[in-house]
Amino acid sequence: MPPVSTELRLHRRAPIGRELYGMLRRQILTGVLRPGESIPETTLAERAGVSRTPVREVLRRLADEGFVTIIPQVGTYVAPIRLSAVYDSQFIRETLECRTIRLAAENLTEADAAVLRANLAAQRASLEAGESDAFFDQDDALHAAFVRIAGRPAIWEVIQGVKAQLDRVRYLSLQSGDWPPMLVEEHATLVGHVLAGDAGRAEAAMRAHLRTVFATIERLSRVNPDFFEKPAP
Amino acid sequence: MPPVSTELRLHRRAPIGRELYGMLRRQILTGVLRPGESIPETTLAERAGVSRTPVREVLRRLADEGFVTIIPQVGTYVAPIRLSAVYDSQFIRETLECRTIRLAAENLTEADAAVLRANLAAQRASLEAGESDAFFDQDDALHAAFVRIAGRPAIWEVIQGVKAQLDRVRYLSLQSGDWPPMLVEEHATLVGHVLAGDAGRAEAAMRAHLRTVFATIERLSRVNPDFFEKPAP
DNA sequence: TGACGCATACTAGTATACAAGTATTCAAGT
DNA sequence: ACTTGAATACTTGTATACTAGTATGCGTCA
Repeated sequence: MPPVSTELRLHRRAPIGRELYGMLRRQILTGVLRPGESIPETTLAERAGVSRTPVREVLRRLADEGFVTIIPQVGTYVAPIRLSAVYDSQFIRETLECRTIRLAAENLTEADAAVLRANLAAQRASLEAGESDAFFDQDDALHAAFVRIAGRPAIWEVIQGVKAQLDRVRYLSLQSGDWPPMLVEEHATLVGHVLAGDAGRAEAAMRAHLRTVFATIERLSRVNPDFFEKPAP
Repeated sequence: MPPVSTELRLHRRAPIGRELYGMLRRQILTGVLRPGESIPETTLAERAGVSRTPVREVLRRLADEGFVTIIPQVGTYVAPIRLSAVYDSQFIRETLECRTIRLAAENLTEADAAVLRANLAAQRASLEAGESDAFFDQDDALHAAFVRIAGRPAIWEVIQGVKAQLDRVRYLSLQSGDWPPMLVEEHATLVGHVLAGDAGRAEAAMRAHLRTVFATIERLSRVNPDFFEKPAP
Protein backbone atom coordinates (compact mmCIF):
# COMPACT_ATOMS: atom_id res chain seq x y z
CA MET A 1 0.00 0.00 0.00
CA PRO A 2 1.38 3.44 -0.82
CA PRO A 3 2.42 5.42 2.20
CA VAL A 4 0.04 8.01 3.53
CA SER A 5 0.91 11.55 2.59
CA THR A 6 0.74 12.76 6.14
CA GLU A 7 4.25 11.51 6.75
CA LEU A 8 6.86 14.11 7.40
CA ARG A 9 9.43 12.25 5.29
CA LEU A 10 12.11 12.54 7.93
CA HIS A 11 15.37 11.93 6.12
CA ARG A 12 13.85 9.21 3.95
CA ARG A 13 17.42 8.08 3.21
CA ALA A 14 19.86 9.75 0.85
CA PRO A 15 18.97 9.38 -2.81
CA ILE A 16 21.95 7.65 -4.35
CA GLY A 17 24.91 8.52 -6.47
CA ARG A 18 23.07 11.73 -7.22
CA GLU A 19 26.37 13.44 -6.67
CA LEU A 20 27.83 11.68 -9.64
CA TYR A 21 25.03 13.00 -11.78
CA GLY A 22 25.63 16.55 -10.73
CA MET A 23 29.36 16.23 -11.15
CA LEU A 24 29.18 14.80 -14.65
CA ARG A 25 26.53 17.27 -15.72
CA ARG A 26 28.61 20.16 -14.53
CA GLN A 27 31.78 18.88 -16.07
CA ILE A 28 30.08 18.52 -19.43
CA LEU A 29 28.40 21.89 -19.07
CA THR A 30 31.63 23.66 -18.30
CA GLY A 31 33.60 21.90 -20.97
CA VAL A 32 35.90 20.02 -18.61
CA LEU A 33 34.66 16.98 -20.43
CA ARG A 34 34.88 17.83 -24.09
CA PRO A 35 32.43 16.68 -26.77
CA GLY A 36 33.50 13.42 -28.35
CA GLU A 37 35.43 12.37 -25.28
CA SER A 38 34.98 8.76 -24.32
CA ILE A 39 33.58 8.15 -20.83
CA PRO A 40 33.28 4.38 -20.33
CA GLU A 41 31.04 3.19 -17.52
CA THR A 42 33.85 1.21 -15.98
CA THR A 43 36.16 4.20 -15.82
CA LEU A 44 33.56 6.42 -14.20
CA ALA A 45 32.61 3.64 -11.81
CA GLU A 46 36.05 2.99 -10.44
CA ARG A 47 36.84 6.69 -10.40
CA ALA A 48 33.77 7.27 -8.19
CA GLY A 49 34.39 4.14 -6.18
CA VAL A 50 31.03 2.60 -6.99
CA SER A 51 29.81 -0.14 -9.27
CA ARG A 52 28.62 0.21 -12.82
CA THR A 53 24.93 -0.03 -11.91
CA PRO A 54 24.38 3.45 -10.46
CA VAL A 55 26.74 4.89 -13.06
CA ARG A 56 24.59 3.42 -15.80
CA GLU A 57 21.46 5.06 -14.42
CA VAL A 58 23.20 8.41 -14.30
CA LEU A 59 24.39 8.03 -17.88
CA ARG A 60 20.94 7.02 -19.07
CA ARG A 61 19.50 10.18 -17.64
CA LEU A 62 22.26 12.31 -19.11
CA ALA A 63 21.56 10.66 -22.45
CA ASP A 64 17.88 11.57 -22.17
CA GLU A 65 18.91 15.15 -21.56
CA GLY A 66 21.18 15.15 -24.58
CA PHE A 67 24.46 15.46 -22.71
CA VAL A 68 25.93 12.10 -23.64
CA THR A 69 25.54 9.66 -26.48
CA ILE A 70 25.35 5.96 -25.68
CA ILE A 71 26.14 3.60 -28.51
CA PRO A 72 25.39 -0.02 -27.55
CA GLN A 73 28.42 -2.26 -27.42
CA VAL A 74 30.62 0.60 -28.54
CA GLY A 75 30.88 3.27 -25.92
CA THR A 76 29.57 6.35 -24.19
CA TYR A 77 30.68 9.75 -25.36
CA VAL A 78 30.13 13.35 -24.41
CA ALA A 79 27.58 14.60 -26.92
CA PRO A 80 28.49 17.46 -29.22
CA ILE A 81 26.47 20.66 -29.03
CA ARG A 82 23.77 20.40 -31.65
CA LEU A 83 23.04 23.80 -33.12
CA SER A 84 19.49 22.78 -33.98
CA ALA A 85 18.88 21.79 -30.38
CA VAL A 86 20.27 25.12 -29.25
CA TYR A 87 17.91 27.02 -31.50
CA ASP A 88 14.96 24.91 -30.39
CA SER A 89 15.85 25.48 -26.76
CA GLN A 90 16.05 29.18 -27.36
CA PHE A 91 12.64 29.17 -29.01
CA ILE A 92 11.02 27.31 -26.14
CA ARG A 93 12.69 29.33 -23.47
CA GLU A 94 11.81 32.61 -25.13
CA THR A 95 8.20 31.55 -25.60
CA LEU A 96 7.78 30.49 -21.99
CA GLU A 97 9.74 33.24 -20.29
CA CYS A 98 8.21 36.03 -22.32
CA ARG A 99 4.82 34.92 -21.10
CA THR A 100 5.86 34.36 -17.51
CA ILE A 101 7.61 37.72 -17.12
CA ARG A 102 4.45 39.34 -18.36
CA LEU A 103 2.55 37.57 -15.61
CA ALA A 104 5.27 38.46 -13.14
CA ALA A 105 4.91 42.14 -13.93
CA GLU A 106 1.20 41.86 -13.22
CA ASN A 107 1.42 39.75 -10.06
CA LEU A 108 4.32 41.45 -8.31
CA THR A 109 4.17 41.87 -4.54
CA GLU A 110 6.38 44.00 -2.32
CA ALA A 111 8.26 40.94 -1.06
CA ASP A 112 8.95 39.87 -4.63
CA ALA A 113 10.30 43.31 -5.43
CA ALA A 114 12.78 43.04 -2.59
CA VAL A 115 14.00 39.71 -3.89
CA LEU A 116 14.58 41.14 -7.35
CA ARG A 117 16.50 44.12 -6.03
CA ALA A 118 18.64 41.91 -3.83
CA ASN A 119 19.46 39.62 -6.72
CA LEU A 120 20.47 42.52 -8.88
CA ALA A 121 22.76 43.83 -6.17
CA ALA A 122 24.34 40.41 -5.81
CA GLN A 123 24.97 40.27 -9.54
CA ARG A 124 26.75 43.59 -9.49
CA ALA A 125 28.87 42.39 -6.60
CA SER A 126 29.83 39.21 -8.41
CA LEU A 127 30.65 41.15 -11.53
CA GLU A 128 32.83 43.49 -9.51
CA ALA A 129 34.63 40.57 -7.89
CA GLY A 130 34.97 38.73 -11.17
CA GLU A 131 33.24 35.64 -9.82
CA SER A 132 31.73 34.31 -13.00
CA ASP A 133 30.47 31.10 -11.39
CA ALA A 134 28.46 33.02 -8.84
CA PHE A 135 27.18 35.27 -11.58
CA PHE A 136 26.09 32.23 -13.53
CA ASP A 137 24.00 31.03 -10.61
CA GLN A 138 22.54 34.46 -9.91
CA ASP A 139 21.55 34.78 -13.53
CA ASP A 140 19.58 31.56 -13.20
CA ALA A 141 18.13 32.66 -9.88
CA LEU A 142 16.78 35.86 -11.36
CA HIS A 143 15.05 34.08 -14.20
CA ALA A 144 13.70 31.51 -11.75
CA ALA A 145 12.39 34.33 -9.59
CA PHE A 146 10.42 35.76 -12.50
CA VAL A 147 8.82 32.39 -13.12
CA ARG A 148 8.01 31.95 -9.47
CA ILE A 149 6.52 35.43 -9.20
CA ALA A 150 4.37 34.61 -12.20
CA GLY A 151 2.81 31.91 -10.07
CA ARG A 152 4.23 28.98 -12.01
CA PRO A 153 7.24 27.84 -9.99
CA ALA A 154 7.19 24.34 -11.46
CA ILE A 155 7.65 25.73 -14.95
CA TRP A 156 11.22 26.60 -14.10
CA GLU A 157 12.07 22.91 -13.90
CA VAL A 158 10.96 22.48 -17.49
CA ILE A 159 12.86 25.53 -18.62
CA GLN A 160 15.99 24.29 -16.91
CA GLY A 161 15.71 20.96 -18.65
CA VAL A 162 15.21 22.57 -22.01
CA LYS A 163 17.97 25.12 -21.75
CA ALA A 164 20.59 22.48 -21.03
CA GLN A 165 22.11 22.88 -24.47
CA LEU A 166 21.92 26.65 -24.15
CA ASP A 167 23.92 26.50 -20.96
CA ARG A 168 26.78 24.79 -22.71
CA VAL A 169 26.97 27.69 -25.10
CA ARG A 170 26.63 30.10 -22.23
CA TYR A 171 29.63 28.60 -20.49
CA LEU A 172 31.72 28.79 -23.62
CA SER A 173 30.75 32.44 -23.85
CA LEU A 174 31.64 33.24 -20.28
CA GLN A 175 35.09 31.83 -20.81
CA SER A 176 35.90 33.47 -24.09
CA GLY A 177 34.31 36.87 -23.80
CA ASP A 178 33.47 39.68 -21.47
CA TRP A 179 29.79 40.29 -22.01
CA PRO A 180 28.66 39.90 -18.38
CA PRO A 181 28.51 43.68 -17.86
CA MET A 182 26.01 43.94 -20.69
CA LEU A 183 23.99 41.11 -19.20
CA VAL A 184 23.75 42.83 -15.85
CA GLU A 185 22.43 45.94 -17.52
CA GLU A 186 19.84 43.90 -19.36
CA HIS A 187 18.83 42.24 -16.11
CA ALA A 188 18.48 45.64 -14.55
CA THR A 189 16.20 46.67 -17.39
CA LEU A 190 14.07 43.56 -16.91
CA VAL A 191 13.75 44.15 -13.20
CA GLY A 192 12.94 47.79 -13.78
CA HIS A 193 10.05 47.04 -16.11
CA VAL A 194 8.69 44.35 -13.80
CA LEU A 195 8.91 46.65 -10.79
CA ALA A 196 7.05 49.26 -12.82
CA GLY A 197 4.39 46.72 -13.67
CA ASP A 198 4.93 47.31 -17.38
CA ALA A 199 4.20 43.86 -18.80
CA GLY A 200 4.62 44.88 -22.42
CA ARG A 201 8.08 46.37 -22.02
CA ALA A 202 9.15 43.59 -19.71
CA GLU A 203 8.25 41.02 -22.36
CA ALA A 204 10.02 42.94 -25.09
CA ALA A 205 13.13 43.34 -22.96
CA MET A 206 13.10 39.64 -22.12
CA ARG A 207 12.85 38.73 -25.78
CA ALA A 208 15.77 40.95 -26.64
CA HIS A 209 17.73 39.69 -23.65
CA LEU A 210 17.30 36.02 -24.52
CA ARG A 211 18.19 36.66 -28.13
CA THR A 212 21.64 37.95 -27.30
CA VAL A 213 22.82 34.35 -27.45
CA PHE A 214 22.33 34.40 -31.20
CA ALA A 215 25.14 36.87 -31.53
CA THR A 216 27.58 34.57 -29.80
CA ILE A 217 26.50 31.20 -31.18
CA GLU A 218 27.83 31.84 -34.63
CA ARG A 219 31.16 33.11 -33.39
CA LEU A 220 31.56 30.30 -30.86
CA SER A 221 30.83 27.60 -33.40
CA ARG A 222 33.70 28.98 -35.46
CA VAL A 223 36.10 29.44 -32.58
CA ASN A 224 35.38 26.04 -31.03
CA PRO A 225 34.26 23.88 -33.95
CA ASP A 226 35.20 20.72 -32.05
CA PHE A 227 32.46 21.44 -29.51
CA PHE A 228 29.71 21.41 -32.10
CA GLU A 229 28.13 18.67 -34.11
CA LYS A 230 29.34 18.43 -37.64
CA PRO A 231 26.66 19.62 -40.04
CA ALA A 232 24.99 16.97 -42.13
CA PRO A 233 26.80 16.17 -45.40
CA MET B 1 36.92 7.45 -31.02
CA PRO B 2 33.32 8.38 -31.77
CA PRO B 3 32.00 6.89 -34.96
CA VAL B 4 31.98 9.05 -38.03
CA SER B 5 28.60 10.46 -38.94
CA THR B 6 28.83 9.25 -42.51
CA GLU B 7 27.66 5.81 -41.45
CA LEU B 8 24.27 4.74 -42.69
CA ARG B 9 23.36 3.26 -39.31
CA LEU B 10 22.13 0.04 -40.81
CA HIS B 11 19.96 -1.52 -38.07
CA ARG B 12 22.41 -0.50 -35.35
CA ARG B 13 20.80 -3.25 -33.20
CA ALA B 14 17.47 -3.08 -31.42
CA PRO B 15 17.41 -0.71 -28.46
CA ILE B 16 16.40 -2.90 -25.53
CA GLY B 17 13.35 -3.52 -23.46
CA ARG B 18 11.96 -0.41 -25.05
CA GLU B 19 8.78 -2.36 -25.53
CA LEU B 20 8.36 -2.64 -21.81
CA TYR B 21 8.60 1.11 -21.53
CA GLY B 22 5.91 1.68 -24.10
CA MET B 23 3.67 -0.96 -22.60
CA LEU B 24 3.89 0.37 -19.07
CA ARG B 25 3.49 3.96 -20.20
CA ARG B 26 0.38 3.09 -22.15
CA GLN B 27 -1.12 1.02 -19.37
CA ILE B 28 -0.67 3.87 -16.92
CA LEU B 29 -1.96 6.40 -19.42
CA THR B 30 -5.10 4.41 -20.13
CA GLY B 31 -5.76 3.57 -16.52
CA VAL B 32 -5.20 -0.17 -16.87
CA LEU B 33 -2.69 0.35 -14.10
CA ARG B 34 -4.43 2.46 -11.53
CA PRO B 35 -2.77 5.13 -9.38
CA GLY B 36 -1.49 3.72 -6.11
CA GLU B 37 -1.13 0.25 -7.56
CA SER B 38 2.06 -1.50 -6.54
CA ILE B 39 4.32 -2.56 -9.40
CA PRO B 40 7.39 -4.24 -7.90
CA GLU B 41 10.43 -4.59 -10.13
CA THR B 42 10.51 -8.32 -9.59
CA THR B 43 6.90 -8.76 -10.69
CA LEU B 44 7.37 -6.73 -13.85
CA ALA B 45 10.63 -8.51 -14.55
CA GLU B 46 9.29 -12.02 -14.43
CA ARG B 47 6.11 -10.99 -16.20
CA ALA B 48 8.20 -9.66 -19.08
CA GLY B 49 10.63 -12.55 -18.92
CA VAL B 50 13.66 -10.35 -18.32
CA SER B 51 15.82 -9.48 -15.37
CA ARG B 52 15.37 -6.58 -12.99
CA THR B 53 18.12 -4.50 -14.58
CA PRO B 54 16.32 -3.31 -17.73
CA VAL B 55 13.09 -3.03 -15.77
CA ARG B 56 14.77 -0.68 -13.34
CA GLU B 57 15.94 1.59 -16.14
CA VAL B 58 12.44 1.75 -17.54
CA LEU B 59 10.99 2.58 -14.13
CA ARG B 60 13.59 5.28 -13.56
CA ARG B 61 12.56 6.97 -16.76
CA LEU B 62 8.87 6.66 -15.94
CA ALA B 63 9.63 8.17 -12.55
CA ASP B 64 11.36 11.11 -14.24
CA GLU B 65 8.25 11.61 -16.34
CA GLY B 66 6.03 11.54 -13.30
CA PHE B 67 4.24 8.30 -14.11
CA VAL B 68 5.51 6.24 -11.20
CA THR B 69 6.77 6.93 -7.72
CA ILE B 70 9.79 5.03 -6.45
CA ILE B 71 10.25 4.88 -2.71
CA PRO B 72 13.63 3.36 -1.79
CA GLN B 73 13.42 0.07 0.07
CA VAL B 74 9.64 0.29 0.04
CA GLY B 75 8.19 -0.08 -3.40
CA THR B 76 7.27 1.33 -6.78
CA TYR B 77 3.76 2.63 -7.34
CA VAL B 78 1.75 4.12 -10.15
CA ALA B 79 1.77 7.83 -9.44
CA PRO B 80 -1.50 9.64 -8.84
CA ILE B 81 -2.49 12.42 -11.20
CA ARG B 82 -1.27 15.63 -9.65
CA LEU B 83 -3.66 18.44 -10.42
CA SER B 84 -0.91 21.03 -10.09
CA ALA B 85 1.13 19.14 -12.69
CA VAL B 86 -1.89 19.04 -14.99
CA TYR B 87 -2.35 22.77 -14.73
CA ASP B 88 1.34 23.39 -15.32
CA SER B 89 1.28 21.13 -18.35
CA GLN B 90 -1.69 22.97 -19.71
CA PHE B 91 0.06 26.29 -19.24
CA ILE B 92 3.16 25.16 -21.06
CA ARG B 93 1.31 23.47 -23.86
CA GLU B 94 -0.94 26.45 -24.39
CA THR B 95 2.00 28.83 -24.41
CA LEU B 96 3.97 26.82 -26.94
CA GLU B 97 1.17 25.76 -29.23
CA CYS B 98 -0.42 29.16 -29.39
CA ARG B 99 2.83 30.52 -30.70
CA THR B 100 3.51 27.66 -33.08
CA ILE B 101 0.05 27.70 -34.66
CA ARG B 102 0.57 31.37 -35.31
CA LEU B 103 3.75 30.55 -37.15
CA ALA B 104 2.02 27.69 -38.93
CA ALA B 105 -0.64 30.03 -40.27
CA GLU B 106 2.10 32.24 -41.66
CA ASN B 107 4.29 29.51 -43.11
CA LEU B 108 1.68 27.26 -44.67
CA THR B 109 2.43 25.62 -47.99
CA GLU B 110 0.07 23.82 -50.33
CA ALA B 111 1.43 20.43 -49.31
CA ASP B 112 0.85 21.27 -45.67
CA ALA B 113 -2.72 22.24 -46.43
CA ALA B 114 -3.37 18.85 -47.96
CA VAL B 115 -2.04 17.13 -44.87
CA LEU B 116 -4.33 19.13 -42.62
CA ARG B 117 -7.39 18.39 -44.73
CA ALA B 118 -6.57 14.70 -44.83
CA ASN B 119 -6.15 14.56 -41.07
CA LEU B 120 -9.48 16.25 -40.54
CA ALA B 121 -11.18 13.76 -42.83
CA ALA B 122 -9.59 10.88 -40.96
CA GLN B 123 -10.83 12.29 -37.66
CA ARG B 124 -14.38 12.46 -38.95
CA ALA B 125 -14.10 8.87 -40.15
CA SER B 126 -12.83 7.68 -36.78
CA LEU B 127 -15.58 9.54 -35.00
CA GLU B 128 -18.16 7.97 -37.30
CA ALA B 129 -16.73 4.51 -36.66
CA GLY B 130 -16.46 5.12 -32.95
CA GLU B 131 -12.74 4.31 -32.91
CA SER B 132 -11.62 6.43 -30.01
CA ASP B 133 -8.09 5.09 -30.02
CA ALA B 134 -7.57 6.12 -33.62
CA PHE B 135 -9.10 9.47 -32.86
CA PHE B 136 -6.70 9.90 -29.99
CA ASP B 137 -3.76 9.38 -32.32
CA GLN B 138 -5.15 11.64 -35.01
CA ASP B 139 -5.70 14.36 -32.47
CA ASP B 140 -2.02 14.18 -31.60
CA ALA B 141 -1.06 14.02 -35.27
CA LEU B 142 -2.92 17.23 -36.05
CA HIS B 143 -1.24 19.14 -33.26
CA ALA B 144 2.11 17.70 -34.30
CA ALA B 145 1.43 18.82 -37.85
CA PHE B 146 0.90 22.41 -36.73
CA VAL B 147 4.21 22.35 -34.91
CA ARG B 148 5.98 20.86 -37.89
CA ILE B 149 4.46 23.39 -40.27
CA ALA B 150 5.63 26.13 -37.94
CA GLY B 151 9.15 24.96 -38.72
CA ARG B 152 9.89 23.61 -35.24
CA PRO B 153 9.36 19.85 -35.55
CA ALA B 154 11.55 19.06 -32.56
CA ILE B 155 9.35 21.14 -30.29
CA TRP B 156 6.68 18.48 -30.51
CA GLU B 157 8.88 16.12 -28.54
CA VAL B 158 8.97 18.57 -25.68
CA ILE B 159 5.24 19.14 -25.81
CA GLN B 160 4.63 15.42 -25.75
CA GLY B 161 6.81 15.03 -22.71
CA VAL B 162 5.07 17.85 -20.90
CA LYS B 163 1.53 16.83 -21.69
CA ALA B 164 1.98 13.36 -20.23
CA GLN B 165 -0.15 14.22 -17.23
CA LEU B 166 -2.71 15.87 -19.49
CA ASP B 167 -3.04 12.69 -21.49
CA ARG B 168 -4.03 10.74 -18.41
CA VAL B 169 -6.90 13.14 -17.91
CA ARG B 170 -7.69 12.97 -21.60
CA TYR B 171 -8.03 9.21 -21.47
CA LEU B 172 -10.32 9.38 -18.48
CA SER B 173 -12.43 11.84 -20.42
CA LEU B 174 -12.64 9.70 -23.54
CA GLN B 175 -13.91 6.83 -21.45
CA SER B 176 -16.47 8.68 -19.42
CA GLY B 177 -17.86 11.25 -21.81
CA ASP B 178 -18.82 11.95 -25.38
CA TRP B 179 -17.11 15.17 -26.21
CA PRO B 180 -15.15 13.97 -29.28
CA PRO B 181 -17.71 15.51 -31.68
CA MET B 182 -17.06 18.91 -30.15
CA LEU B 183 -13.31 18.37 -30.46
CA VAL B 184 -13.58 17.58 -34.15
CA GLU B 185 -15.43 20.81 -34.71
CA GLU B 186 -12.77 22.73 -32.84
CA HIS B 187 -10.09 21.05 -34.90
CA ALA B 188 -11.95 22.05 -38.04
CA THR B 189 -11.98 25.63 -36.83
CA LEU B 190 -8.25 25.53 -36.18
CA VAL B 191 -7.52 24.12 -39.59
CA GLY B 192 -9.82 26.66 -41.20
CA HIS B 193 -8.03 29.62 -39.67
CA VAL B 194 -4.62 28.21 -40.53
CA LEU B 195 -5.66 27.54 -44.10
CA ALA B 196 -6.92 31.11 -44.28
CA GLY B 197 -3.60 32.35 -42.96
CA ASP B 198 -5.31 34.12 -40.09
CA ALA B 199 -2.71 33.82 -37.35
CA GLY B 200 -4.66 35.85 -34.81
CA ARG B 201 -7.82 33.80 -35.00
CA ALA B 202 -5.87 30.57 -35.17
CA GLU B 203 -4.11 31.42 -31.93
CA ALA B 204 -7.34 32.41 -30.21
CA ALA B 205 -9.04 29.23 -31.36
CA MET B 206 -6.12 27.14 -30.15
CA ARG B 207 -6.22 28.78 -26.75
CA ALA B 208 -9.92 28.10 -26.43
CA HIS B 209 -9.46 24.57 -27.71
CA LEU B 210 -6.75 23.67 -25.24
CA ARG B 211 -8.70 25.16 -22.38
CA THR B 212 -11.60 22.77 -22.83
CA VAL B 213 -9.77 20.38 -20.54
CA PHE B 214 -10.47 22.68 -17.63
CA ALA B 215 -14.15 21.91 -17.89
CA THR B 216 -13.53 18.20 -17.51
CA ILE B 217 -10.78 18.19 -14.92
CA GLU B 218 -12.98 19.29 -12.09
CA ARG B 219 -15.67 16.77 -12.90
CA LEU B 220 -13.21 13.93 -13.38
CA SER B 221 -11.45 14.58 -10.11
CA ARG B 222 -14.80 14.16 -8.39
CA VAL B 223 -15.92 11.11 -10.34
CA ASN B 224 -12.55 9.33 -10.03
CA PRO B 225 -11.02 10.69 -6.84
CA ASP B 226 -8.83 7.62 -6.49
CA PHE B 227 -6.95 8.64 -9.65
CA PHE B 228 -5.90 11.98 -8.24
CA GLU B 229 -3.44 12.98 -5.60
CA LYS B 230 -4.95 13.78 -2.27
CA PRO B 231 -4.77 17.51 -1.65
CA ALA B 232 -2.35 18.63 1.01
CA PRO B 233 -3.73 18.54 4.57
C1' DT C 1 -8.40 -5.28 25.40
C1' DG C 2 -4.78 -2.64 24.09
C1' DA C 3 0.00 -1.42 23.18
C1' DC C 4 4.48 -2.81 22.49
C1' DG C 5 8.49 -5.61 20.68
C1' DC C 6 10.40 -8.78 17.77
C1' DA C 7 10.69 -12.00 13.88
C1' DT C 8 9.73 -12.46 9.18
C1' DA C 9 8.83 -11.32 4.43
C1' DC C 10 9.34 -8.14 0.88
C1' DT C 11 11.27 -4.03 -1.38
C1' DA C 12 14.70 -1.35 -3.93
C1' DG C 13 19.94 -0.30 -3.92
C1' DT C 14 24.23 -2.06 -5.13
C1' DA C 15 27.84 -5.13 -6.59
C1' DT C 16 29.43 -8.65 -9.45
C1' DA C 17 29.45 -12.16 -13.09
C1' DC C 18 28.41 -13.31 -17.66
C1' DA C 19 26.88 -12.50 -22.59
C1' DA C 20 26.96 -10.20 -27.02
C1' DG C 21 28.59 -7.02 -30.05
C1' DT C 22 32.24 -3.66 -31.83
C1' DA C 23 36.73 -1.69 -32.84
C1' DT C 24 41.43 -2.43 -33.17
C1' DT C 25 45.54 -4.72 -34.16
C1' DC C 26 48.51 -7.47 -36.54
C1' DA C 27 49.85 -10.92 -39.53
C1' DA C 28 49.26 -13.43 -43.67
C1' DG C 29 48.32 -13.49 -48.40
C1' DT C 30 47.83 -11.33 -52.91
C1' DA D 1 52.13 -1.73 -50.83
C1' DC D 2 47.59 -3.00 -50.09
C1' DT D 3 43.79 -5.76 -48.81
C1' DT D 4 41.80 -9.22 -46.07
C1' DG D 5 41.12 -12.11 -42.34
C1' DA D 6 41.13 -13.64 -37.70
C1' DA D 7 42.41 -13.00 -32.92
C1' DT D 8 42.12 -9.94 -29.17
C1' DA D 9 40.81 -6.17 -26.15
C1' DC D 10 37.19 -3.34 -24.82
C1' DT D 11 32.47 -1.69 -24.60
C1' DT D 12 27.63 -1.82 -23.18
C1' DG D 13 23.56 -5.12 -22.27
C1' DT D 14 21.70 -8.44 -19.17
C1' DA D 15 21.29 -11.65 -15.40
C1' DT D 16 22.12 -12.91 -10.78
C1' DA D 17 23.73 -12.53 -5.93
C1' DC D 18 23.95 -9.91 -2.06
C1' DT D 19 22.91 -5.74 1.14
C1' DA D 20 20.14 -2.74 3.71
C1' DG D 21 16.09 -0.72 4.89
C1' DT D 22 10.85 -0.98 5.47
C1' DA D 23 6.30 -2.81 6.45
C1' DT D 24 3.66 -6.36 8.28
C1' DG D 25 2.09 -9.88 11.29
C1' DC D 26 2.12 -12.35 15.44
C1' DG D 27 3.11 -13.11 20.02
C1' DT D 28 3.84 -11.26 24.54
C1' DC D 29 3.06 -8.30 28.21
C1' DA D 30 0.72 -4.71 30.92
